[in-house]
Amino acid sequence: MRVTREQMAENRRRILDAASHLFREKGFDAVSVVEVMKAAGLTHGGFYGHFTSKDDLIAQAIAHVLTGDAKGTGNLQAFLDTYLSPLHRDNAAGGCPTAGLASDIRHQTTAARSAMTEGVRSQINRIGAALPEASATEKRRAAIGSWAAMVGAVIIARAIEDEALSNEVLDQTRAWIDAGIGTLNSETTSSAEDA
Amino acid sequence: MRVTREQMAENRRRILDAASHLFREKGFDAVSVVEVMKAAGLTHGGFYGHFTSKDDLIAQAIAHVLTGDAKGTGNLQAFLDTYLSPLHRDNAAGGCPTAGLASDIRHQTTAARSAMTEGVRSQINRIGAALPEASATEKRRAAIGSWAAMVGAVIIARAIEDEALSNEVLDQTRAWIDAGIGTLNSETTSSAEDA
DNA sequence: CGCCAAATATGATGACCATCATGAAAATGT
DNA sequence: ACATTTTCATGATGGTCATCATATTTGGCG
Repeated sequence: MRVTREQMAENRRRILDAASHLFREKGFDAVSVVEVMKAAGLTHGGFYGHFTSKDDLIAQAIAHVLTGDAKGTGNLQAFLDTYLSPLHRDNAAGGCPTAGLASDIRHQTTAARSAMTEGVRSQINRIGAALPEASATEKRRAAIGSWAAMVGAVIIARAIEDEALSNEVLDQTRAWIDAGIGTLNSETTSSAEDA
Repeated sequence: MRVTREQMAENRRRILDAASHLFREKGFDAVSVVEVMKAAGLTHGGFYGHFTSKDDLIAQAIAHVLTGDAKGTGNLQAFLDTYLSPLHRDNAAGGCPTAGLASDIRHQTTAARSAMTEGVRSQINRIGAALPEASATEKRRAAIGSWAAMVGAVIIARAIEDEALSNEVLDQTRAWIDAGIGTLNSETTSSAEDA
């Protein structure tokens, strides 16, 4: 049963969407091709018409999420609020792909790893751009340090059972980042040691 | 072929060691029972004499690593040096179980998750104890924030392809944590807002 | 010293999965 | 309108894995 050119494009988009959600929720290995296709409203047959392999799907799904959401990082405070929230912790399927997939990606193909590398690179830049005034050196340090703390906090918060501790990890990390960013435009605003 | 009581105990230890290393290196799903047993120098047959299931092995392996290494967190600077080093990044099999397994553990049994929860709790306490003088509130914040950044940095550094960027993530996170800890005993040493 | 239960080995079993093969329908271009 | 080609569905196939069944060896106790 052939479908419209547009229908096919939409099917492909559906598959990538379903895959990216399922991967973030359950990990690459735990999601089968059949499962992805079913979630996309199709059967497994057409899969290899769209992708050459599951590895290919993985790589393209990552690129799809990373290019898809140009997550509003304009307002840093709002971004931190959202990112370090219980809502984000409990919604891995729709959440940050780095927090959801970074560990898993270590064992994937080069194509998948490259896509993730670009995602990390641009995310660091986005955060750096949203930071208050400071030297380029300090901005980069703050961007990377904060981003690492955000990703780590969400991963840890998702891993543990104790909800109080989980919430505390999110809240304290938020406070820790705020404190670190707070020192940027107060003290050393003029330490011009650009690299 | 029966073996000595001690031999059996050692075999069990061997299985847990092999499992913990393989799990950290490849993830829970990617490691088969046969693979673990072979790495322990045994065949798959005796497995279910030691553990009731693979899930049971996972839970016990986590507990085994977490109780096993009382990682010297005495000297905080040395600990940070080691943790945020390329050596640690490239040695997931022998490295921090939180950084290696935290993501994967989200989909495991309650027993496994509980073991990890305890590990996180005590690690936060260990770091807090190694921190310079400050109020209890500030110490806890710094411990959690730093720990999140450490775990996140190692996970991100392991995920990406670009080695220069990977190294930079480790280095900048180290610097960011140092800066944050540096403000502890300098400015607000006396902000007594204990919770 | 011999019996027996405990460890481990060898060898199924049933399920799941990635991938391939083939068929049917219908969109597209002429 | 028709032939062609494309897309998706149904249906294998071969491999891997967790788990179970059975055999074999031998430590440990009486």
